[in-house]
Amino acid sequence: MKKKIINVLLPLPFNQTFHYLCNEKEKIKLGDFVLVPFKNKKIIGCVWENISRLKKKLPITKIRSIEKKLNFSSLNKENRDFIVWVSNYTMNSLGTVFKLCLGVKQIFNRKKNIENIDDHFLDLSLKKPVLTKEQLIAKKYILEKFNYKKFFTVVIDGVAGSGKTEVYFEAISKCISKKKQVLVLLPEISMTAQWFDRFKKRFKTKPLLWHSDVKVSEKIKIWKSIIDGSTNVVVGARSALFLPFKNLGLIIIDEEHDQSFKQEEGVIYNARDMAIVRAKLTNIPIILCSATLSIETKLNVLEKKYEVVKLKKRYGKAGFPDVKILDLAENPPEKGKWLSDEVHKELKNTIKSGNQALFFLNRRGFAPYVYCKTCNKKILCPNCDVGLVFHKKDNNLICHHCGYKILFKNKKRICKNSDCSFYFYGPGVERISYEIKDNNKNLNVEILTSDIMQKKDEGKDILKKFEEEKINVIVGTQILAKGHHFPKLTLVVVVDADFSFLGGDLRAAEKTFQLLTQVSGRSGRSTLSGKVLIQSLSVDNPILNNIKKFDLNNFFLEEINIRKESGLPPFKKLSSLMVVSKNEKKLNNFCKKMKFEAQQSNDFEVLGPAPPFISYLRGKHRKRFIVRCSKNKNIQKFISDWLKKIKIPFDLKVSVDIDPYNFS
DNA sequence: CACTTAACTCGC
DNA sequence: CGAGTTAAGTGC
Repeated sequence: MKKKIINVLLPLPFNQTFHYLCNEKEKIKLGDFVLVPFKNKKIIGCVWENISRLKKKLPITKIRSIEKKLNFSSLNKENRDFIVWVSNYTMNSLGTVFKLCLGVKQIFNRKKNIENIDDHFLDLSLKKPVLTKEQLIAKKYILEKFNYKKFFTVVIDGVAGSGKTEVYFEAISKCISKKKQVLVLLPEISMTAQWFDRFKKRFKTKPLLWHSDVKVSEKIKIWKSIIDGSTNVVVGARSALFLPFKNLGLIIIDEEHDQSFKQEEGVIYNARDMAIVRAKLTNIPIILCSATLSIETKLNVLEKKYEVVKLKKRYGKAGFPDVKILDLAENPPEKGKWLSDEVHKELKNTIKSGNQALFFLNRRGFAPYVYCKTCNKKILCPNCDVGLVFHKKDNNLICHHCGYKILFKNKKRICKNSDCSFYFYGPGVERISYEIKDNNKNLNVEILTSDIMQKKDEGKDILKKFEEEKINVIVGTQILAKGHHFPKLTLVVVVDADFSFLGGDLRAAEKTFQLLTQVSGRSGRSTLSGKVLIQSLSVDNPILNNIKKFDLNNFFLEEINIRKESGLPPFKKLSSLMVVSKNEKKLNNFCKKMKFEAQQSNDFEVLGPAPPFISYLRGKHRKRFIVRCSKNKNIQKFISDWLKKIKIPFDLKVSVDIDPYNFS
């Protein structure tokens, strides 16, 4: 039988396609999925444009035949274009990005046929909710654009509790009625219970959920329904952006400022930014929303690159909370305590009047530092150069970076001798909860952190109990800063608003501001007005003043000036190259060589190599370069030209982060 | 000299 | 990426 050659992209880290033979008469087109033999395995691939870069001509005898064409829909042009774009932008191989699009490697499951997903069709006939005047204006503005513009970016800039969600639900409704698919990205998928309830109330059905904890079998079902177009709404974490939608009509990024949209491992990307690209390539609208817009987005709004609708009023009668800053330097708590008298006093008042309180501290565990008194040194993680954190509940010392864990019992294994004695320094959420309980014996205090949220129902239970007022006080990390509505919550305490800008995270100010504003926004969301107490050692910090006044604009202006003057994004382009190796000597030598080869110029600066904040992580040494150039320069081209000149040894890895968030 | 471990290649 | 091949290290 006559055969023809096709080019297939495989979900492996190659920037090339592979040739395969198939029957001449087989109808096969670009984007079709095929099962192909590769080495001694059969893997899934996608029929692609020929982009092989053959060194020598491949002998025809080496080309094998495809196993078969798979029976689900093909990957359309828009999806393929998106893969190519992301691959070029992030400097990862096409195959690696294609893998993201497959979602799970078991997509082709030979054993069983995939059942269809349960009904999840949205009921659009439900009576529409009553919207406020502001919401109606916003809705009208957005929906009218739907009619005459295809790609556009619109920002819903609304204070906490102003009803942004309801506005974009109307956009979803409209999009669904046109038989198009909608993708909603949320930052912290474990925290979406309340979001889900609202969705269910509006559309009478659950949206399909996509994130790392969804079962593989479920993922396969969802994936197939997405590619054949039978799904209408998918809600997911950042990875959902790469799903192969057949006819995507709208993308929504909720909490667009959230840093967890940034993927920091593997293919390093910012899901918010890539979503805008995806919308552009697909020629569809995209909605970004937040109560505390990111600097980049805000600037794009000012420069009229994005449309904007504003929601300034909070729901019901709730006013803004009364924010008070407490100077810990002036009125320090007694030694070993972390809460000031005023906090304790305010807590008592809150409880007395039958209300609830939330304590915010971004430190998990009991104490962030453990010292050995005997040897006078900090206890470090054996795999990383960071201190171990004491967790009292399970009596462990834990590394928050690599997960290393050791029972706080066998002292000889923690420090040199078995008679070493230790002390704990600094507060963590556990320690704060003890301090609250010690002062208020019969209060019900619970802790909520990301590690608790990860356990099946524990986190949900705590949130539910807090809502039902079975818990008086909740102490937690940033997981609390997101989309919740607790009617009886009237007191929010920020335990430690101190700013260590030394860490090298250039967005630390922005992050802190957003976090504190979000936490502050928790207080007094219903008819009760709330109080926010912020404890700080640096009360003269301008960020605090802007928070106190809820002055987003002023904060923005100050921050934008700093960025501009220091040549930082979004005014300049940055990229970080992290070089990683087990062998420190090899790493250093390689970095020297790299620096030598760097073609610095007026257009491109190469900073480094410098040790990152954590220079030893998970048993590997690290060094970092930073490349900086002006906005209109092609940073990817510069980096790839640079890297082409050096061959990277196999035991050394260079990972490129375009638009890095993290310099620490 | 066999046998484990680390170094490196290559796949249509 | 990861199975498979080769070179280097170790034990007796």
